[in-house]
Amino acid sequence: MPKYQKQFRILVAVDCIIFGFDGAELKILLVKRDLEPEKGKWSLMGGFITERENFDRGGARILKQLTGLEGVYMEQLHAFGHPDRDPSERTISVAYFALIDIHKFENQINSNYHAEWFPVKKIPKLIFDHSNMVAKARERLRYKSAFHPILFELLPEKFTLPQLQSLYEGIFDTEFDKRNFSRKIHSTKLLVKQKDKDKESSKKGAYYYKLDKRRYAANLHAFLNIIPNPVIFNRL
Amino acid sequence: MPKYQKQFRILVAVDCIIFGFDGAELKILLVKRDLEPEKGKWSLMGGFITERENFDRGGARILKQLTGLEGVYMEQLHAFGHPDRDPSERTISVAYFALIDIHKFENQINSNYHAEWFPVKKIPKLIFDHSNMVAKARERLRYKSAFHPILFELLPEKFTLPQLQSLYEGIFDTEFDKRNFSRKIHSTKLLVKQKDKDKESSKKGAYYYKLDKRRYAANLHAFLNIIPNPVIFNRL
DNA sequence: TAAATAAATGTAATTACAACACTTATTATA
DNA sequence: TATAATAAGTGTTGTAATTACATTTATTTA
Repeated sequence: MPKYQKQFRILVAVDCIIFGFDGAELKILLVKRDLEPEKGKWSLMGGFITERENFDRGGARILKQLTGLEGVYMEQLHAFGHPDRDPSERTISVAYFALIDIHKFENQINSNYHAEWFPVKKIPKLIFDHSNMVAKARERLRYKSAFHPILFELLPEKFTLPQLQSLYEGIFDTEFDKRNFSRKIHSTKLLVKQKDKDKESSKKGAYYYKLDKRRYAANLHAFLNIIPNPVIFNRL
Repeated sequence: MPKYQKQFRILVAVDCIIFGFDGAELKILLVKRDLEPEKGKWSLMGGFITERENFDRGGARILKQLTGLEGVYMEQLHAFGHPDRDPSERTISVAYFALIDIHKFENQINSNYHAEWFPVKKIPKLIFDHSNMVAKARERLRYKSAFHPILFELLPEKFTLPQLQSLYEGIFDTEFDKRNFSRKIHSTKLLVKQKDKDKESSKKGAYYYKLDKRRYAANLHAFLNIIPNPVIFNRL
């Protein structure tokens, strides 16, 4: 088999923008970089692609290294290739974003990495072009979640409508009418009402819901219409 | 500056899915590959990234090499990285899709490449994973054009409503009611009616329109709603 | 001058959406 | 034990958007 002799070869990395939701705020999981250059600075979790690995697998491996989680919602975001993005040697990076249930992570955290959750509105200075990656991931999350039911991935198995609404409101940085919101959510028929209530955050308590997994799996690519029109228009 | 000594480096290519519309069908521009392996087979236009080039520039360079065109609508599609996608040596490819006015290309074609337009519904067998790339690009084009006014990029400066409609109909593989279509298009206020008509395709002749370039530039990211609801639901 | 062809155009019924306020369940406290 | 405080839950109405649908018009050719 012939070889491409004269071309030059480049380091290829995968970086992960890991989103979580703690009930109040959308957050991103960052690590303190453990190799030079920029050692000790805040960074996305990432790593070089290995010889027999495609991007999806690389992303999944890197996510698992840090969080211990598998089978997580992940999606390729964008390939970043500015020639000077890594000052020590040209490296391209294929960025992925992941949506995880923040509570699952807490049990499985890999303490080899110094990892910390940061609210998306208070992200520290990041190495290289990682801030661009985060900005692009937030944009994509808004765009995608405006049309597709993916935000459930950020919630625990049982969640309440007020929790769900506050997640949407956080991502779109606005407030929705709860009657309209509830009607729209129910019209998707994706939720199954439970018998028990969450009494943590109110005296009356809010009913828990679970995803109807069958319908959910069949509707991941379906179109929702949760976001009121003027909002969609201004924010996407 | 420290180096990442132990990692392995990979060839990085950019491939372009170049869409054109001849008035009747959506087409893709393919070339006969001029190097081994797979020399002489049909392929997307592509090339290796050079040392001081980012992906956007690489894509633009490759598009210009073949078509002579600059300032064309281009968008990063996806990074493809299966370890065996190129049998001779591991190569990753960042795919871009471009929308060009097929008539502009005809004047500027670079005859160093044996290039040919193929209807998207009759694409020949392609090298490597290029068929996947084409499939993904078609999907993205449907998705994006369902919400954003990008299909104008495929049309000449002056075009008629029937032409525009047939473009939409081709991409969504369905037929629209022309009264509703016309109303929706006009409601965007993106078109300026010309005084002359296209008499080629009918006796009565259809009025030409041009884009209102100002409004168009301001609305590239705006949301349209051209595609009737049941269609969107079934096709995206 | 009649026939053929495709363009252009308007209306009415239906549906989707947004705006809006009160009642209910529960707990804590007076 | 009655009352106040808190957040959850729920329905209706007006408006805007969307769809379905048929006839007239301009032009060319036979």
